Amino acid sequence: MGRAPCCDKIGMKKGKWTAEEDEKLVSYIRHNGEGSWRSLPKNAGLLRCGKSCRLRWINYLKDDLKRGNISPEEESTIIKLQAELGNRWSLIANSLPGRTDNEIKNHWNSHLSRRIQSEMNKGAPPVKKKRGRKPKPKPTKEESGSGSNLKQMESQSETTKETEVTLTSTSSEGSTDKVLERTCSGEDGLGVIDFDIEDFNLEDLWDDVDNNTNITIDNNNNSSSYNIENDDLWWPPVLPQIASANSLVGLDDTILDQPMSGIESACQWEDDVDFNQWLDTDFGAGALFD
DNA sequence: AATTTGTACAACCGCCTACTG
DNA sequence: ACAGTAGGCGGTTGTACAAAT
Repeated sequence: MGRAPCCDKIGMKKGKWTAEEDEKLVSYIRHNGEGSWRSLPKNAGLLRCGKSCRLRWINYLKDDLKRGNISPEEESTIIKLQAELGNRWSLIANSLPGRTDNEIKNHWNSHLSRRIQSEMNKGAPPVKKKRGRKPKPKPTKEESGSGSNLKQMESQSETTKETEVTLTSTSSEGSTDKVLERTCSGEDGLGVIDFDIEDFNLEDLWDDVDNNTNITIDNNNNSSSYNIENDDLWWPPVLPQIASANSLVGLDDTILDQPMSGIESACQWEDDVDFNQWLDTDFGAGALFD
């Protein structure tokens, strides 16, 4: 049996809360206390779903909420607890007074998970200049701390040296295609190779997969060769590396031998596998360093 | 100057659990 | 024991906004 809706949704308002609605909600809860969310909107004169009222109160209107940027100390707590507890945001929020599960979840999704991934990619900086919306300037004293790790990483990786990377594929018939050749800057040859996915012949590479393909990665004098059939565990992770964020991060064995948990099941390369579709899945670029 | 692109975050959705009658 | 309900949770979406093109 399906669950009854939490409230009658007909005529209910959705979207951003207005100052007037906030005022009504705050005023009602101050006089009557929290709870009875189902009946609250009607009693408070709000055309909102009870759940929506609850969320608005818990996440934004409650008195004891801490405003301002999440401090580096709070960030490390989040990172530590996320590693221990997984995405149990409300549990994590219990350890951060004044922070809500929603706030922590959002911060994790838009800042921390990305930063952690970047750190796992050997501290490689973003290839492209960051675009998009700037974090809201939140009026706190601790502002300077937030994001400082990333800045540090960026400046560290600027002290790099040049390296050459050549990626070739050789089919069983013996023909060799050079699919990528780039000079780039990188620390010990492990830096970011900046190129667009359109820049090399991915289709040729892809077509070769069924042909007992050899892939050679020539990273300066450190050349590595892989046979797709014999070493197909290597193959899946390298594709997202090539494609992700238009950059190729690292080419050493440490990177290539990242744990394959979760990816293995995606290694059954059928004829009808669509690379781009695969990239969009959890087993694609996003899961490379899981 | 206009458009595109990517980010941040508020809000919603659907599922689950606990509670109640 | 069961059904109905409320509250809570995590995942996802929508959109305003700013930087890049």
